[in-house]
Amino acid sequence: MFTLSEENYLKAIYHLQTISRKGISTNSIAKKLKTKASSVTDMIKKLADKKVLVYKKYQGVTLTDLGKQIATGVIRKHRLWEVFLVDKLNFSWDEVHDVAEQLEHIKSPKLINELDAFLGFPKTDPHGDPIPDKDGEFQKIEKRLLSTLESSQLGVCIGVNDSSSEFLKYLDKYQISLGQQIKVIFKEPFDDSLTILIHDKEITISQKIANNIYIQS
Amino acid sequence: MFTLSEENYLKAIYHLQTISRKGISTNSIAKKLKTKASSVTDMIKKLADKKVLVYKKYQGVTLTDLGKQIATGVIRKHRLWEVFLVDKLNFSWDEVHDVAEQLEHIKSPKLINELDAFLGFPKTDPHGDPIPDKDGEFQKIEKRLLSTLESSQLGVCIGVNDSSSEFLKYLDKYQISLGQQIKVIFKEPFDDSLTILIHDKEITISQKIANNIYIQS
DNA sequence: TTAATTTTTTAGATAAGACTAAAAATATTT
DNA sequence: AAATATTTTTAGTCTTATCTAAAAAATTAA
Repeated sequence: MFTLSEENYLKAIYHLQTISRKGISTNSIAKKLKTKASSVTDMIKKLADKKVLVYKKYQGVTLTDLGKQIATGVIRKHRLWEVFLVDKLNFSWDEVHDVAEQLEHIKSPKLINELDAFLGFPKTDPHGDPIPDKDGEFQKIEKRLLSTLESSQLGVCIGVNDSSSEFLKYLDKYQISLGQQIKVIFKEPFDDSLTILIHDKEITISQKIANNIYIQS
Repeated sequence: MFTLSEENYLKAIYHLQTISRKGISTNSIAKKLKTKASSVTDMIKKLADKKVLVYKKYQGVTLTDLGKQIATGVIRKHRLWEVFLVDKLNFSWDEVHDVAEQLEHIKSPKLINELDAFLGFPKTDPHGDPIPDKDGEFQKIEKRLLSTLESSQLGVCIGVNDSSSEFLKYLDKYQISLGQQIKVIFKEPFDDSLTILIHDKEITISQKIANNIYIQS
């Protein structure tokens, strides 16, 4: 059995691995978890003892299959609870994260599988992220960043790269939501800002915004 | 803010207070929480510092209004989650306790109030125990033990005194559930066992069983 | 009302998880 | 390649919540 803290480390390492696929450094884990490198060293030693990751001094860590399984289990729970909060309890997509961070650590296989069924086996969470199935398998979704579109190209918003409350509130303000069609009217070469057409209105967004919106085109 | 452990102490003390209404002894808390008296002494000192209970050495403890409020808040969450598990996720009443013990510590006022609304503001949990409202107010329910009925008297099962899985499975076996009408056919004077009529069948139950079933008559 | 028993508290230890400060190893410059 | 900088690890400390063993207080019995 894994503690809340151990689960959070595994989740963080899993996320880092999906980006870099190299050995994950102590410092990057510390940054992600807002803790100190020395604390990370302590914890990864413990996790290595538990066979969920491979650790060699000064070489960073790599999750084992068991480690990945536990991480995806936590992610599955997190995302299913997010769907529950939005679909059933009137949460908006910028309110779910902190509560889901707590709920993801509840231990009960029956609970999570029944919840999955109750929600109709959703494939993605409210931010467009895929929900792993019982066996930890993800549905692979074709996606690209809005910032990669050129003038006059079309796309549909299918996810966000940043799930912070600030960013999601920004999107709400401009009525940018999942499933929304977006057309790039003009891409400014100087700063790569985009003028886009959404809900029949033209708005201009910075490259930073466009870098945090995933679209399918 | 209170830790998981602190909340469990407050809940335990609250339950003990509803039974005895005297100062709650260190030992009784230790027994209820399956811990040691010395651990309890440590914790109640901390809780006294936090103004949730009044403690005088060797005199036991009494919850303050703040302490009661926190305890009923946890109980409210526990019981609402139990309703959720049974009504929405196909749990049976003997399966809910352990999961609800975890869920009761999730911190989010919005979550619990939305859950309450989603469930239709239930007044009792699956074992017939009343659910405190937002302000910690209980609905007072008239109830007596089945063991207090005499021959040929009628009652409706409205709750159980023991929520252990073993006891609830026993009740399931004999199809004794909330709302069920029970008629006492005969009370054996020697051991106070009862022969009762339920679902048009006669069964005999021991006094111990009858002492754990609440009825309204 | 002493003596024996039980309950409660204190003192000191342990484990998990975090921290700071300093040492060791690795990476980067010049 | 040596010097500097960065990263990682180690060593030691802290807090929370627990424990055991022993001391102190309260209760019960003789």
